[in-house]
Amino acid sequence: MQEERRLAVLRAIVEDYVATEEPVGSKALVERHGLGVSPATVRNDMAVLEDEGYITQPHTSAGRVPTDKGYRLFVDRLTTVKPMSVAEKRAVSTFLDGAVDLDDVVQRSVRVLSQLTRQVAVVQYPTLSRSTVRHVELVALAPRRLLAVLILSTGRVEQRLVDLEADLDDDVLADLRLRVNQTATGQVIAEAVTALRGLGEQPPTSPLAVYAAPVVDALADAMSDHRSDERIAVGGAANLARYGDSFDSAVRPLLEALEEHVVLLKLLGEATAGGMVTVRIGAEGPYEQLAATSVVATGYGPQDDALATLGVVGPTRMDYPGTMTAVRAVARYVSRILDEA
Amino acid sequence: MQEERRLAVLRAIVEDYVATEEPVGSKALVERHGLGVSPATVRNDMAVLEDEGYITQPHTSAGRVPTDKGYRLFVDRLTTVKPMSVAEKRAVSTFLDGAVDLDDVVQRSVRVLSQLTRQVAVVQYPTLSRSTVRHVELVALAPRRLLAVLILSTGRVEQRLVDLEADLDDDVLADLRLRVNQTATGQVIAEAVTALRGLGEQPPTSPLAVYAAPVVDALADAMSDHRSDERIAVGGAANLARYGDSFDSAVRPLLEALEEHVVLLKLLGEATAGGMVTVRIGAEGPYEQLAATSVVATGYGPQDDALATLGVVGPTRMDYPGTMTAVRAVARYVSRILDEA
DNA sequence: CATTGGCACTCACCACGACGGAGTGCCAGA
DNA sequence: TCTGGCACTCCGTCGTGGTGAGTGCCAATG
Repeated sequence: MQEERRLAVLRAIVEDYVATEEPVGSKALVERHGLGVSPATVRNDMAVLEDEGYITQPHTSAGRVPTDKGYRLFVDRLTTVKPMSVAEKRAVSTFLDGAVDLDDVVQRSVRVLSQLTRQVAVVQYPTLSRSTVRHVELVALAPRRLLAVLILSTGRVEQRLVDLEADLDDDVLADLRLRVNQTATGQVIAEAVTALRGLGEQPPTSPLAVYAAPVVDALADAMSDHRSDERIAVGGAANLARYGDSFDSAVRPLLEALEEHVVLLKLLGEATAGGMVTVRIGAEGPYEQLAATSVVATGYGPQDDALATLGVVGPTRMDYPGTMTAVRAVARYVSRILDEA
Repeated sequence: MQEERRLAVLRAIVEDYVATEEPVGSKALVERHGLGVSPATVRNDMAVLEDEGYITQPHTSAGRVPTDKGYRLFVDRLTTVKPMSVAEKRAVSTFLDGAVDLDDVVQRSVRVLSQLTRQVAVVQYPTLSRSTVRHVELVALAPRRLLAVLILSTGRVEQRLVDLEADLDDDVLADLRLRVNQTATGQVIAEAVTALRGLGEQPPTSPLAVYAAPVVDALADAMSDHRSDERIAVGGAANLARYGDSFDSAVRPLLEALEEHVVLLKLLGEATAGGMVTVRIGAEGPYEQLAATSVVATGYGPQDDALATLGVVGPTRMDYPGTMTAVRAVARYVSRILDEA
């Protein structure tokens, strides 16, 4: 019974603190939220909550502030799902529907997500590893040079220049193109790579011998290029300006992290499929520097097959329910769009 | 004679202020720089400089600070070219040489430029308008759907999905591919578009009629897509953290501008070819919000043919000589790399 | 036994005033 | 034309005291 009220108090503290950005005291609490008890009672509860490590006071005789542990409890047990307004929903769908290609989808997602949450948004480009090969095109550019274009099921296009050791013959090229496509098209990346390796090893007598190897190498390179796994779009950095206080301690490391895409990827973490939103609060993450920032992320991809991750990075003091629904919603819309394409 | 010394004083003020970030007084000036005169003399000079609008004092009885006009004079007449250290040069070249494609070149340029200048770096992707068509590839994806891939001389690849109203015939497709390439390859974008338009208007009797129009439309769209003109890479935002003071007034609008690529493009301005570095100081720019920021930019591209612009955005109080040489150097290296590709 | 009102206490925050010091402008002399 | 001297101006800092929000504890109450 009292336990329940204590949780209500914690929730109220979190909500107030997130809204006002100021330590919240017992009196203000009972006034703003309609808990039907006196400030003194709340004070007792707060003392217990503090003992248990859910809240702290910045200094004696100040209000209370939630700790990471407090936010954690709040997110895990006290969050009520906050549906998006119709206007917001429409905004998301119309904005994302206007996208013309994969790049554009990602860009727009970042934008919409950062505006929705008024936070820094991060969207990882769909990873290669899970996608399949839609088509491979080989284009002769010069007698001894061709361009290999790799088109993936996600709509991503990778291209590589290939230098050859013998002049190109159109027929051989056509043959090679045909074989490569027969081998790779429809395959998942990983399988396509191994299948192509086989193709690359032609008997020296075959007319394909001089061409196959470099082309296969280039394609395999493009497929296993980890650089493209690390591609990320970031947006809404201007929202960092709202931090105001705690600039050096919070914004600087975050700005640095935003440039280090590797760090960002680690922050976003594993893609979690199926509408599950992951929340990492403050020091739970691997970077001390970012002890004051939280990450709200989820996986996305066609058929809820988590190809990549998108999310939001912000101060631990953030509107978790709102952010979580926004992240979930955008992930869902993007997934649907990838489905259609 | 005195005129000369006055300029020396101005230069000293600018250099000191840039270094220390604090208003500089007459005494400190004569101590740090070896002008062989007394503080009183310097004071007289400063009074004149102030009358002429080159410097101000933030308040009575404080040191002097350069005005925009002062920086302007400094940049135009007092700047001594500061050569880059060998180490820096090598760093730039080795770092940029590792790039594997156009995207990578741009990304790396941004990075190197921001690290070199410890400022926010902005690099515009090479514009379509000046580049030529290297090759067009048409790939059948489904009976009524094909992918048009446009390869440009800069190495950029644009692709468009094309939906058709009749099933594809391989021969016709080959024919179309041939014709399109005959028409467009080697042409400058603008000419290619008009030439293709002609190709699009086939007599209804021609077997090409059903296909040509949508394909030509897609290609023309890709070529004149202004979205790709606006592509920009930004890096080094973490350097904004060094602003420290004047946060709201300077950093916030700048962060916002960095997200608005249109604004950034306008800031970078016209591409200036041939090693000319443009400097726009504070309120000289079109945005009141950015009155405290300067832009140092230059054009780049193969054969000094300015395809696009790159530069640096920072506080008016910045190390202009150093920044200018860094910008010039990076532009030169990038141009060379584009030349080779 | 949980809840409540009362009460003394603790600090952060703010306004105020004093003061030191860096820097200036001006003037008379070299 | 330059220099040394001098009075003056303010900014920034530091201590000081008052105010108020908030707390912890305790005794009383239902």
